[in-house]
Amino acid sequence: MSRFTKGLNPEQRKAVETTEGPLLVLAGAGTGKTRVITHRIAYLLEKGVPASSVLAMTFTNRAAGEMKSRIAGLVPKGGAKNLTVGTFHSLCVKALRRYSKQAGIRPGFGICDADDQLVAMKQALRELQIPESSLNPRICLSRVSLLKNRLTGPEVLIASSDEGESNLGRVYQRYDAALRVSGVLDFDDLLLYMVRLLEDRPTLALFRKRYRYLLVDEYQDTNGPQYSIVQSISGKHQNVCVVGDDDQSIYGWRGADVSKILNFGKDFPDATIVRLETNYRSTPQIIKGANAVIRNNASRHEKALRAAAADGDAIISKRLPDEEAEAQFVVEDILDRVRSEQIPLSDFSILFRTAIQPRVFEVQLRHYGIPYNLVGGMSFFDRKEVRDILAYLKIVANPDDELSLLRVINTPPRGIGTTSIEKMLVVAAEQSIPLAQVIHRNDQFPEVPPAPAQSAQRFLESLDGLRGLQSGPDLVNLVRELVNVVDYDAEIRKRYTDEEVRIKRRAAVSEIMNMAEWHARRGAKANLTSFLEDVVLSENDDRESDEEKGERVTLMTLHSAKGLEFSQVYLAGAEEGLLPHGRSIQDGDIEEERRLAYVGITRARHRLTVTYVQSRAKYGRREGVMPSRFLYEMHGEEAPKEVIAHAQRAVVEEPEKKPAKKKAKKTAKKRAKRKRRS
DNA sequence: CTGTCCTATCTTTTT
DNA sequence: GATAGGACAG
Repeated sequence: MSRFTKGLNPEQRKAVETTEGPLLVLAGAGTGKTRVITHRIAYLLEKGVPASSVLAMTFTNRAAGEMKSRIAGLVPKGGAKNLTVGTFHSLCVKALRRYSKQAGIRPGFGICDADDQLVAMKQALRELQIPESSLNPRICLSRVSLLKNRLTGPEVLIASSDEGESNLGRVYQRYDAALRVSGVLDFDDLLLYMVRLLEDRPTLALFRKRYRYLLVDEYQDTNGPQYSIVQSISGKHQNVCVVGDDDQSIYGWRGADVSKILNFGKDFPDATIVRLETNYRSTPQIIKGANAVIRNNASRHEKALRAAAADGDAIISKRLPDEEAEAQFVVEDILDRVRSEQIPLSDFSILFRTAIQPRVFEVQLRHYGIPYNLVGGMSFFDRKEVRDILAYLKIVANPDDELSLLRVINTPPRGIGTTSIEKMLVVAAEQSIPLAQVIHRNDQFPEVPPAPAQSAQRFLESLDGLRGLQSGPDLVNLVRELVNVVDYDAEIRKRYTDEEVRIKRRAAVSEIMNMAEWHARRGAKANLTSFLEDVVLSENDDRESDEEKGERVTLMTLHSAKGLEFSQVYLAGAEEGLLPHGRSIQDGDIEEERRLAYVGITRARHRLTVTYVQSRAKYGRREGVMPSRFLYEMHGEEAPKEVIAHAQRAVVEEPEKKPAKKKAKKTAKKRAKRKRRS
C-alpha cells in the first residue's frame, strides 16, 4: 500500500486511488476533503505522473496556497514544484497573457476590480443618458455578470422587443466598450476570454497535451464558463476529479450552478462517485444540528454526516434584546471561556451573514482589549489613498487605462474640471483614440480647452518619466517617486484637516511601498504588471499570514468561513430577515440560505453558540425581528407559522410602504426649504 | 473650477 | 448612520 493511502478510511482511499477516468467526490463538511485532494496528488506523483501534467483549480487563493503547501509537505523536496495549482481566475490570467495573440487581447491587459467595474458601469449609463435613479448601476452589474456567465452577449438583448431588456443590452455593450477602451478585463471576462481561447484548436491541443490530470476543488461553486474550461481541457482522457458538497453551494448569486455537481454523473457517464460522510471535525451534537437543518432542503444529493468525534456540549442558543447586547454577550462569553478553560483566542470565531454585522462586535472587542482579526469587510484596498495610488500605477503600466486616468486626473486638484474632461472624452470617442492621446495632442483639437488639457498633459508626462522604473528592484522607488511627482501629500492635506488622520493616511501610502518591496523580492520576474495583478486577484486574502495572525479572535462572514474550522464558533444574528436574508425570502430562495446556515454550523469543532436578537437596527431604524426558522430546524422542531408569516409580511409590505412615505417626506422637506428661503 | 451642503442609497454574500 | 454624488454659490 502506498504511504499516501495509509491511515485513510475506505472511501477516502478509493478517492485517492481512482486516478484514471472521471471521479466525483461528494465530500461533506469536515470529512477530510483537503486530505483526500492532497494525498491524491501526492499519490499521482508517486506513481510517476510528472508534476507538470497536473492541473488543480480552486476558487480562492487561500485554498490554492493551502493545497500547494500541504502537497509540498507530503512529497520529496521539490517534487511539487512543477504542479499547476491556482484559482480559476489566476490561471486564466496566466494563460491569457501567454497566449494573448490567440486570445485576441493585448498581453499587458489590466484587471478591473469591483470598484472599477462600478465606475465603468456608471460611465456607460451616463453615456446612454440613463439616469441612475431609473437603472441602478449595481443591479446592472450583477445582471451583466450573470449574462456573461451564461455566455450571452449584448446583441441578443438589444434585439429584444422588451424595452427593459434591450436597454440592458445597450448598457452591457457600452460597459464592455468602456472596459475595452481602457484595455482591461473584469473578473467574468477572464473566464470568458479563456473559454474563447480554448476554442482555438491548436491552443486547446497544447493544453490537453500538457494537462493530463485535472482536479477541481469546491466543484459546487462552478459556474458556466468554469465548467466549460474544465470540460474543454479534460478532453478525451477525462482524468478529471471534482470534489465538492452540494450542501455547501453558497455562490448561486454569482452564477455558480449547483446542477453542475448534481449532474456530474450525466456529463461523465462512466464516472466513479465516492461519498465521504464520516465527519472528523465536530461533536455528534453539532453534526446532529447540522443534519437537522440541511435535511429540509429538497434538491440535494441524499447523504448523512456521521460524527466520529466524542460527545461534547449541546448547541447553545441565546436570545438577546438587541445587537449591542448580542455583541457584549459573545465577547464576555469569550473572555469567560478564555479565563476558565484556558482556550486560546485563536480557537474562537464569530460568524455573520452580512459584512456590517461585525461593526458592533468590533466596538465590544476593543472595549475589552481583545485582539481580533476581521476577514474581508473594509479592506486595506478599499481605502481611498490606496485606490488612488494604484490608479496612478495602473496608468504607468498602461497609459490607455481610461478608468484609472479618470479617477485621478484631478487628484490632487490640478485645474481639470468635469466640463473639460467631458470635452476631451467626446474628442476621444469621435477620433476613436485613447483619452491619453487627446491630452497629448490637445493643440490639434480646438474644442479642447487648452489650460486644463495642458495641465493634464503635464500630469501624464510626469508619469511617463517613471516608466523606466517598472522592473522588480525598482518597484519601491517607483512608488516613492510617484507619490512625490503627483504630490499626493497635497491631496492628503487638502482632504483631512486632522493631523492624526493625515498620519494614518500617509501610513497607508507607505504600506503600499512595503507591499511593492515585498513583491519585488519574490523573484526576477516581478514587475509592475505582476504586482498590480497580484493586488487585484488577492484583495480579499488576509495579508497578515505572518506572526500577526497569532492570538486573535476571527470575525468573518459565512461566505468567507467556508473551508475553515474553529473549536469555538459563535453564529450571530440567527433571525428571519438576516439568516435567511430578507432578499432571499423575497426571491423565494431559502435553500441557499439554509446551506449558508449549514456551512456556519459545521465550522464548529467543539462548541457552537447561536445568538439572535429581538430588535435590530436597520437603515438606522429599529425593527422587531423573529428568531430564524433554522434555529427551530436545528433543534428538530418546525418553525411556528407566525415566524414565517412575519418574514413574509415584512417582505410584502416594504416595497409598497417605502415610496409613498419617501415622497411625502421629500415634498414636505422641499416645502420647508422654500419657506425658509422666502 | 472648487468647496459646501443636501440628498439618496446602501446592506447579501466575492474571484 | 455613513458616504458618495449632485446641486448650487462663490
